[in-house]
Amino acid sequence: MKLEEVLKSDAVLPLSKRTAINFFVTNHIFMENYTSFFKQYDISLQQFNVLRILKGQKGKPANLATIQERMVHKNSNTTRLIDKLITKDLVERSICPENRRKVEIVITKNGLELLETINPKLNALEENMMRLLTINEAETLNILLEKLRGSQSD
Amino acid sequence: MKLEEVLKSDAVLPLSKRTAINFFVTNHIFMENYTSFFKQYDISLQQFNVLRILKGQKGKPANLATIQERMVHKNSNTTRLIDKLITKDLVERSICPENRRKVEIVITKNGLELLETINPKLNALEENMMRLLTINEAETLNILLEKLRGSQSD
DNA sequence: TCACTACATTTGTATATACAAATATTGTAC
DNA sequence: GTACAATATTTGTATATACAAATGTAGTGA
Repeated sequence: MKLEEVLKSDAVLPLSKRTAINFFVTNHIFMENYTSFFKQYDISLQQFNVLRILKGQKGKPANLATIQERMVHKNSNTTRLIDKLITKDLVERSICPENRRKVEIVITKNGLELLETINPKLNALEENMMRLLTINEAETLNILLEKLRGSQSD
Repeated sequence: MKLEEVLKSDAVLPLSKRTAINFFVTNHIFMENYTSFFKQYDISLQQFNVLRILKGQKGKPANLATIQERMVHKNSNTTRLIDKLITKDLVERSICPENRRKVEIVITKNGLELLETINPKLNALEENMMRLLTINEAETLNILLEKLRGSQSD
């Protein structure tokens, strides 16, 4: 779908604005795909990301700062995000005995099993979202994205 | 910044997942840029978009359905979004006399002036966000984005 | 040990977003 | 003209997000 059709306007936009809008429209579609995908498992994309990070710890507990630093969307809300995962018995939280300012968060057996269930289907979803690009085009897109980010702070 | 640095992981990801994550990271940086830019004018990106759409009406009033259909991020919250713009005296709302189910929304003089103030600075922001791409690269990115969206529903 | 600073997390508040249900108005079939 | 469906918007609820302030803990110098 061309951008003009999305915006229902044939105004000529500066290239930079056109690129930005094209970007957000595409991102929004992806997000909707993710949101509806995760809904069937009763978790959010962010909650999934935390589980993925915890699994990457291979049993070693993680504290909040570690999790936040590895999340794509950093926010100060990790406490409440973890609260929700605890309610669902997907992670456990305890106070770090060496430094009681810290908390130690580990993924539960339930959490690991949920990841095992989700991961292959998520990969299929992502394959499908990208299916209209050839491998070369996808590689080019990645190069452009990293170039675009360049030295920009996040 | 390479994706591996962002994620602080050197795991090998499938190309489709790598592309998707690269996408969200970049999108998030852009959004932060927009959010902090609009904050100085005490409006949100979405509120700005509504003003932009109303200006495109060239005096003709728009109803909610029209505005929603032209917004990038469609949501059912346009009523409350308009409420905020009314509070700031940027738009006016009245009941459509021919069909009282509809509302008629027009941008005020204040709203138009705000757009005039914002637009050149917004263009500069967008130029800056895209500054690390050449014109050809930006064109390629647009082509890839539209190809990626293809026939996907939004 | 007392004050002070830094650290790690939690909480409060405002705003944003998505989805579903409710309300009000209009059009239509009988 | 009454019931019913369609249209347009509004409201309620749950969740998400961003930012700032508050809390509790640890380290440090006098």
